[in-house]
Amino acid sequence: MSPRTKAQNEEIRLQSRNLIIDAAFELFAQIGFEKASMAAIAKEAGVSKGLIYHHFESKEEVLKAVFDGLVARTQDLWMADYDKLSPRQLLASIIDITVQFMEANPGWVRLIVHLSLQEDVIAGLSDHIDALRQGKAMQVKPIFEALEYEDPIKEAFFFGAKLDGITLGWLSLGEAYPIDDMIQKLKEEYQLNEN
Amino acid sequence: MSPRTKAQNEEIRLQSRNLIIDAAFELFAQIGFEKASMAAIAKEAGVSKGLIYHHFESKEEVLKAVFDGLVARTQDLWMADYDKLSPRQLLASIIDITVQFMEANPGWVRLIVHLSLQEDVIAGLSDHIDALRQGKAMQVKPIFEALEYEDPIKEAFFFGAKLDGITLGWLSLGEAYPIDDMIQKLKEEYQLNEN
Amino acid sequence: MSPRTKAQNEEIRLQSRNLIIDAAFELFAQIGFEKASMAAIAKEAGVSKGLIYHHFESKEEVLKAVFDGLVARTQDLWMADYDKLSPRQLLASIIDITVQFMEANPGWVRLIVHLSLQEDVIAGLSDHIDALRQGKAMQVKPIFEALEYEDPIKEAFFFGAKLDGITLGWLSLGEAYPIDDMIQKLKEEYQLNEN
Amino acid sequence: MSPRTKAQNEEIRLQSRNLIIDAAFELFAQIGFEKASMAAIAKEAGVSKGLIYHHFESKEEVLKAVFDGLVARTQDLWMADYDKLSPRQLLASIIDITVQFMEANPGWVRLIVHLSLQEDVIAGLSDHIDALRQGKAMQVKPIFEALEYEDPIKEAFFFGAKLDGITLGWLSLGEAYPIDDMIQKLKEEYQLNEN
DNA sequence: AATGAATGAGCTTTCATTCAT
DNA sequence: TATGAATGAAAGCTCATTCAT
Repeated sequence: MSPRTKAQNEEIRLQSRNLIIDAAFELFAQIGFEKASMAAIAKEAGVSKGLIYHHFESKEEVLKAVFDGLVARTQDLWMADYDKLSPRQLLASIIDITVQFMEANPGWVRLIVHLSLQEDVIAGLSDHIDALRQGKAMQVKPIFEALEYEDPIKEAFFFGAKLDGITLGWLSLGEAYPIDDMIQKLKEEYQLNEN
Repeated sequence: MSPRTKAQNEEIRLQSRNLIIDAAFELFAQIGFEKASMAAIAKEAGVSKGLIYHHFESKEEVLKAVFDGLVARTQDLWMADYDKLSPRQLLASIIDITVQFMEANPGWVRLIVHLSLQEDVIAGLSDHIDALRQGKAMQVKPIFEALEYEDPIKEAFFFGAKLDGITLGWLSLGEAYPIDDMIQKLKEEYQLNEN
Repeated sequence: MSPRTKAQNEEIRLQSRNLIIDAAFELFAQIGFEKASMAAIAKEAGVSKGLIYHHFESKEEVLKAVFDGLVARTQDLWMADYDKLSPRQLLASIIDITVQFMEANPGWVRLIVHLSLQEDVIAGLSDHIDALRQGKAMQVKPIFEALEYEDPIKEAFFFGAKLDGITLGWLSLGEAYPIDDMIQKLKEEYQLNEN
Repeated sequence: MSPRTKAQNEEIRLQSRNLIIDAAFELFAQIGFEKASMAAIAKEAGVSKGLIYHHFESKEEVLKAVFDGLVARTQDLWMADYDKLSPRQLLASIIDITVQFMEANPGWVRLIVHLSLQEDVIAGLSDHIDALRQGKAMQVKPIFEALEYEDPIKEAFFFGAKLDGITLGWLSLGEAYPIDDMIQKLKEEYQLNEN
């Protein structure tokens, strides 16, 4: 009876929504949230400016959607085989996954760093970012507990700092950064070399 | 015709130039490059918009000038008592200075990280940023050479990564970040504790 | 092919048309023509935006239709017991109906005044407004003729001016306007007090 | 010393400010506040859109400035020879001035009516409008007191309503409105005919 | 007859930059 | 050297209207 079925509409809607989110992600990651204009996003997505506002109330909402989408995609990765591994294997795995993820999604990492640096982070997004950080910390702390470090929380922070520092270096220098050497050194520090 | 000597003119010129650079530094650090308008900079500096364009060709040039000024100022800091200290004391001093600078100029550090992450960094600025990074690396490498590390360059990178990671954490979490603990751990790793 | 009779279709058509007109009336009166968006009208009417364009060529046409509907509805009101009343009773009744209508539809009266003041009134709408005015004048003139006023047309205009002035005052001041006193004075002037 | 003297700048500033206010007045009066776009105002004024924001913070501020300017220009008119006239002469004079003013500034009158009808009158403007109304009322009431009307306030309202109604009629119908006849009838009602 | 996704022109506003003085 | 009035391109956003289904 209806001219297009609800499902059809939903399908179409989702399609263009994703078009927009993908384009926005690309631009946010490349040139940052502020410099990425709605016009540019629309052009990149191949849709009209108006359509973006059909899907999202504002530019900020687009950012949140981009964020949510990526977090969802990411989460699978990390939850992998949590309990089949020894603590040291787990830690090594976290490092490896981080590097793989970073190399596969430099834009995404760039975006997160970019956003977490904003003092007045887009209202309602700081929660998202905090959750992300929290998640990572919560995963690492038990490992250092298992390894019987004196102060597992501190160690988790320190471990995070090292990994973040390496990430930052790689993001800035790109190919010129001796990423492999850094990872190896990091693993040595925690005696994670595979043997 | 001209009641002012060349030198006086130059003096005045330099004065207002510095006024502008200081104001721009303040604003860039506080609210970021994009959000700091030329009008706001002019107001903060107490000069006219036009005058800024007498001194600088564009907003980007202002940023570069701010950058250069900062690099210069920073280098003084670091170069201070280069040869009066032992390598370990030097390393400790670098850490301390970094932390002090970061705590005194969080906005500025934020801005540098932010800029160094942009893929198409403002044309001509990547050189400035690279110079900054280079400067730091060049300073650290000899220390590890003096300390007879196996691969001083690698170690310099790794040390930089740790320091950057800590910086990043503090920038993101602010007060909640256990900065003192991190610094202590870092110093421990390089056996820099004052005794 | 068509399981619906022509009449049924017409019925349905008329139904949704009225739904739209009612919703538009409500919104135009509440927030004005310019501020009432087609999307809002559609939502208020519980139909799709597209359907509005099946019934009306443009937003202006909706306004005209609303107008016509209102004129029709109004005329019924006024024409009611035209010949059962004495001229004075009729005049009193006109005043009362005007006040009632105004109090019941302040937004609408506001809109009419607003529209009749636009110099380049929406193309084709001036006719509708003139018709409304004309209707009122045509009804009042015979009364003053029956009351044997020297110049019934002038008197009709003057009577209209008084009623309009009172309306305007009430629209502007709202509750603060001594509407009852004004009406009483008006009736006194034409010796319409019920006794 | 300064490239342009302060006075020169003030002069220039005032000039373009007035250009803008005049253009805005024209458009607001002709097509109303909502429909008059900043682009149209800029074009009418022969300046850039940007310049308007150099002078006013927003479209609403332009409206307020238009309003203030007109109120100022108007006030002289009314304050004329307040105490040299008898109450009846004063009342006649008020009528005459109103008509003259209305015929000379139809746009202005249209604008005031338009604005006083807006339910959610631009924030901060309702005070202006109320002041205007109040001013007029305060001038008329003492006249009816002097003429020993039973309820001077009521009579002032009623008188105002009649004058407003006539104004409204003339604004709507223009040339077709028997304005002279209406004025004559009004004067008759208050026995103001010059003899 | 009916839907709602999609468009594009136009809205108010901002801001780096120019220019007459 | 210095000013600040002025510009114009582009920003985020709204909305009447179109169109495939």
